[in-house]
Amino acid sequence: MSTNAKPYKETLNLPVTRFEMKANLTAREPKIQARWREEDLYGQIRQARSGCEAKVLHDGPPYANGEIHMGHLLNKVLKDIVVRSLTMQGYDSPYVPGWDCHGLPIEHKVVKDLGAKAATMSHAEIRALCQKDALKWVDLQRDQFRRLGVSGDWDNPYLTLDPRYEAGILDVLADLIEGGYVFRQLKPIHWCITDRTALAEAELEYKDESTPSIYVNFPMVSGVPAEWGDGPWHAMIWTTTPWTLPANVAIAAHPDLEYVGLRYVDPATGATVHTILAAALVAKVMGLRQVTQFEEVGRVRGRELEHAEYRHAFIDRVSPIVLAGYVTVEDGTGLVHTAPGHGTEDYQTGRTYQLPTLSPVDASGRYTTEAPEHLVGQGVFQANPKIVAMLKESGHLFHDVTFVHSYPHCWRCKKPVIFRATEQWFIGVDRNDLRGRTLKQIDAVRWLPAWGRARIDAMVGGRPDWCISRQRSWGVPIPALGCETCQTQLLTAETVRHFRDLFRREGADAWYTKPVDELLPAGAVCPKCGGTTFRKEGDILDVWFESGSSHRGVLSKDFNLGYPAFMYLEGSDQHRGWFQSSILTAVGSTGRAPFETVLTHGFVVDEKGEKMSKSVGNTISAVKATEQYGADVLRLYAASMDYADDVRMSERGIKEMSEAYRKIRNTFRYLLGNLEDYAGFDPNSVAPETLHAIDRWALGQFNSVIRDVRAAYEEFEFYRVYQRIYQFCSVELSSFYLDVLKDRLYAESPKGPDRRAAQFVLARLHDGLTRLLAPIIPHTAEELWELSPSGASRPASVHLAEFPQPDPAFDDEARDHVWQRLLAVRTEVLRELEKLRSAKVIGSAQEASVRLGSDDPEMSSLLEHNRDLLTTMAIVSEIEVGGSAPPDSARGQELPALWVHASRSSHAKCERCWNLRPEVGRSEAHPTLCARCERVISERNTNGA
RNA sequence: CGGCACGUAGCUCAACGGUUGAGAGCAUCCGGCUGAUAACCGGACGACGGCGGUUCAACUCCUCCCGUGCCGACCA
Repeated sequence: MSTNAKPYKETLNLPVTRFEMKANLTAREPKIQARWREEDLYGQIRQARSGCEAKVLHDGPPYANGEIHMGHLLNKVLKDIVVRSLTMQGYDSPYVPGWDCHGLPIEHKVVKDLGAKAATMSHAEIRALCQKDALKWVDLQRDQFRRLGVSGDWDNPYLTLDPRYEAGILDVLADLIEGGYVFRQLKPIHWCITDRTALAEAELEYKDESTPSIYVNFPMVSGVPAEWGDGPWHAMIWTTTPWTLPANVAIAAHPDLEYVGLRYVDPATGATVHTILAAALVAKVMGLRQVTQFEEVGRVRGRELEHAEYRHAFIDRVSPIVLAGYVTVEDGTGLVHTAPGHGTEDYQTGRTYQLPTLSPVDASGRYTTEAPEHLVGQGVFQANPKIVAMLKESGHLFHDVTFVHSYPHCWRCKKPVIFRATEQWFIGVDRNDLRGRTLKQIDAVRWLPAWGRARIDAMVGGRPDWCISRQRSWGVPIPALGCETCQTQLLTAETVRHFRDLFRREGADAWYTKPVDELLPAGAVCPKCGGTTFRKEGDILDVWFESGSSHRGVLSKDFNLGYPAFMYLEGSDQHRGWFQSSILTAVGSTGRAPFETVLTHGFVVDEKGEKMSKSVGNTISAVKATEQYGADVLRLYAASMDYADDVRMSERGIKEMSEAYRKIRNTFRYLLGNLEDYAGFDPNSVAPETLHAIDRWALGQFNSVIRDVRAAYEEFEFYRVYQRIYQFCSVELSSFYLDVLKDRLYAESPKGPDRRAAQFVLARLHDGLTRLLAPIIPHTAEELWELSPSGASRPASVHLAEFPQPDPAFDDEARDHVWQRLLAVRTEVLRELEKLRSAKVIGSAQEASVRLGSDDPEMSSLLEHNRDLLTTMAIVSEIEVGGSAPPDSARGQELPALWVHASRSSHAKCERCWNLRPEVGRSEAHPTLCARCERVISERNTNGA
């Protein structure tokens, strides 16, 4: 016999597995994904679940622009976990991803890149470039989403530029027109008078501009407190855009501000003037012209001035004083000149008070005939000084200076822009009680978290009519026909459906490429004047209307996913965005919400909880992070946090998650390492009674894990899935059960009942945990599935399988109660072993011998009945129970009734299993072995192993 | 400025309004093992954003403040 080796070591069943400790996800994941594609796993899943109850998560389309970022990652991973977990619960849960392809950002970029050339190009040509750009990003983002392991019908996504989808949009529009919701109305928009075009917010460049700043007294007609005396009274307004005064139809005051009736002597004319302005601004305003003689006549709150009337300074028109919350005393007089045709807030106030929206300015910025006669035909900026002069002449002007402030300019021609009211298309939120009916539907939807309901409720409850027209190129045209005779716009359900069918056949480009005669529906006649000559109007639809119509094109029509959807899942910003545009168009066209459940998540923020932004430099690239750490690590990271609130992500966090991933991976490596020779083994051949008590306990614990995890998935609380599984792996398994099992797995006969019993548990854990983790770490789960020792009857992919079910045979509440006590005893024992270790008396627990006892009869009995079990649980060589407590024994910290005495065992160490046993040395054949090991060795020899 | 949320150890999660000690896991530090080894085991350290209030009792309810996020308003 050779002496240089450890001959007995070779007789142990040490772990062996192909499952590598090093995950190398970066290389492994793409291979797994490639195979999924080759085998059309998504198609297989569809087939396997066909006929099952459907639960469809409808994808909100991300904007096709730029690389995906952490926000996309969070959103798509959460969706994927929902879809995969629904699938594993046995539902049919198809996932059709989509992209929002139209819209300003793409058009803006394309036009900007074209430079001056853009002006020479047709709509159709520009649209072609936009389409190319959008599709480029769709391809890129698709690859990036796929790399995250998101499962779905990536070869057939829905694109808002798809003719079928465009047809769906018009289908919804036609329904809404039929329902009487759609109308035209004036609305102020940014307008460049040089380029004669509408401008979006993104096309404005703010820079300093000198404008007149004038203080004007408008004569009051009524509503001045009688005790202030005769006056005549005025209201003093301030404006930096005198040219908008012709459109003045109100003066706004703040309801809570104090206003004074002021009598002052004009230093230039010596005249006594009575005027009203904010109390807080009297000194400042009077100081502008060094007015020294002024006195307060009386005071009122703004709200008391509501409905008081004044006469326009140079137009024969009486208008009211109104209230508005945005009035401040930072500048001006606290009384705001209000021209709904020339400002957004003024417009809103105008809606509230039903004021007319005047806009006596044409596309070139010249006054129209609606303006006072002497202004007609003049450019608005040129008119500024004339109006000032006129006010001065008539004595209405109090003061006039030049004011420099930030003012919007056209991004193209760099000239100052104006606000100009133009006819726009609207959806009337209060027509046919759309608002009320939507609120009812909101109430019937399940909002997660629950506060989402109140949030969207308030938004819908308070929102104005929805302006759905835009003066752009890159979108779906509103197929309105303008009557050349009377200028009426022809847009009916019938005409829109005509164009719906056309767009479906040829795409929306047809609107731009075909002459109007070819587009015209047969027999189109102007309903007003009977005219038959039309022109194409140029507006497109708001992109929110497009994406908000996805319930038609994607759920109801071509993708046939079923209406309504089970779930919409987006960031909480979509309460105002997609959730709202979807439910409004859906209620307007179908009468009900397009979703049953709306799940929202917070935003990805940095380590400190602050938002990620490129300028701050605290962003993390989702693409790079995936390349570096692997999709499963990032998926686990996303799943580990409570997404109801904002989600903090950092480089360090990802690193920590890699460690957690490794721990899970190592747990599986241990399981598989001890299952290598279990492959093909029939678990049914394990007689249940051969399971040890600790095995039954472990499976009972696992039952509880299965129940908790299934419940967490059903409630979409994935962080609970992660926490539960991770802590089970760490606490119950790694540091206890798996540690305890080593002796049995390594040292017992390979095929003996004791080892087989342990392997049965390990196999069950492996199978169950793999399934439970599959929605979160699909790649790793698939890798584990392939190495599974389970029989041939299981599906080829874990993603075709279902979640495990708990086995009630292993539930035993009374036992779990006893085990809690036993584990507490174990903790006390371990504490004593630690003392021996610090004192260098022992190294491993196996070198220890322990005596336990208690004065408490119940505890005493517990110890006596479970002596062997406790020995196993503590992995010590020997436990003795009873007798009197030695003087140097310790009292339990958690269990004061318990005393523990630990010492170094006096027995010799078995060379094979390292336990210290009294019988070691007694055998002649194997003097260095314990009895158990000698038995195992002889069995091996008998079996010819 | 307004609406809606959130704020427990360095990190991620716990804790029916109530047992003197607010639990875990990870990270960190210390130690053990060397037959899960770029592993494994044990121990220690460590927190309720702040001031008030309600209550016999508050992490848990309320006011305010501070911080953070989303949405909106704003620049006449």
